[in-house]
Amino acid sequence: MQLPYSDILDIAHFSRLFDNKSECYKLFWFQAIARKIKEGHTIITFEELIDEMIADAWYMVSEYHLNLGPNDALERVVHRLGEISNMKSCEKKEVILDYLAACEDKEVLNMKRTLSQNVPYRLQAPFMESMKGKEWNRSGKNLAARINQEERLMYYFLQFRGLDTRIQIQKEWADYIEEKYEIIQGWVERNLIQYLQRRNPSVPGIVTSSIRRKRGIWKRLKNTGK
DNA sequence: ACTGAGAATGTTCGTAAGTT
DNA sequence: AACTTACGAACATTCTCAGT
Repeated sequence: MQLPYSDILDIAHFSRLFDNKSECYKLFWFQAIARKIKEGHTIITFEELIDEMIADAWYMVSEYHLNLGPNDALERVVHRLGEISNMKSCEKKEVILDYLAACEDKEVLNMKRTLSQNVPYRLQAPFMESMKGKEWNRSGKNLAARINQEERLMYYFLQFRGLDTRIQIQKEWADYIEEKYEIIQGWVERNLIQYLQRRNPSVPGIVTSSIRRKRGIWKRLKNTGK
């Protein structure tokens, strides 16, 4: 899919954002960022984003039993939540978010931390051609410092404090993403659908669904009988 | 051209070490 | 003691290239 052109932003690299992934974190992570931008935020904590990711994953895992990845922490958090809470599989999103924000469960917190360990840094790897392979095998703090030196990235790290770490979206990117939100959202979704289809070959019709809004995907999935 | 084995690259997680 | 951070092994995916 062709992403909208911009003469100030590095769209060539941006379009390769999801080239490499073994789990689905990147997709959810970016989707969460885009949504926050749409809501007008440009400074966001890890925790807010991760809560969004979990809420998004909630429906897919608990209601449709999709497999999100070979060893996916997102999937595990959802299962854990299912055990300790009595939220329904179709629970309202705000309820899930509230629950997550207040949740003190050790395991959940642990998994949240696991989720924050890699994706936040590696998402921007396509922009940083100078960093190869093993160079990514460093600590978060180290990486954050390294990434902050790079130019023309989508976001930078403000402070480094576990889940409270904040990122700041660059204004140009925020504008771009907000303005083209629908297109970008569709692009992310397409990637996500492709990924899910590959992971769940036995569930028919994820790819063939051309519906753009998420609710549409859920509906379609339901109709195909899973 | 097509296939598949093996190599190369990239991603995530668990454990151990370090801090407060 | 509890929480953070560092490190590298394990696993997944993609690439390469010989052999057909």
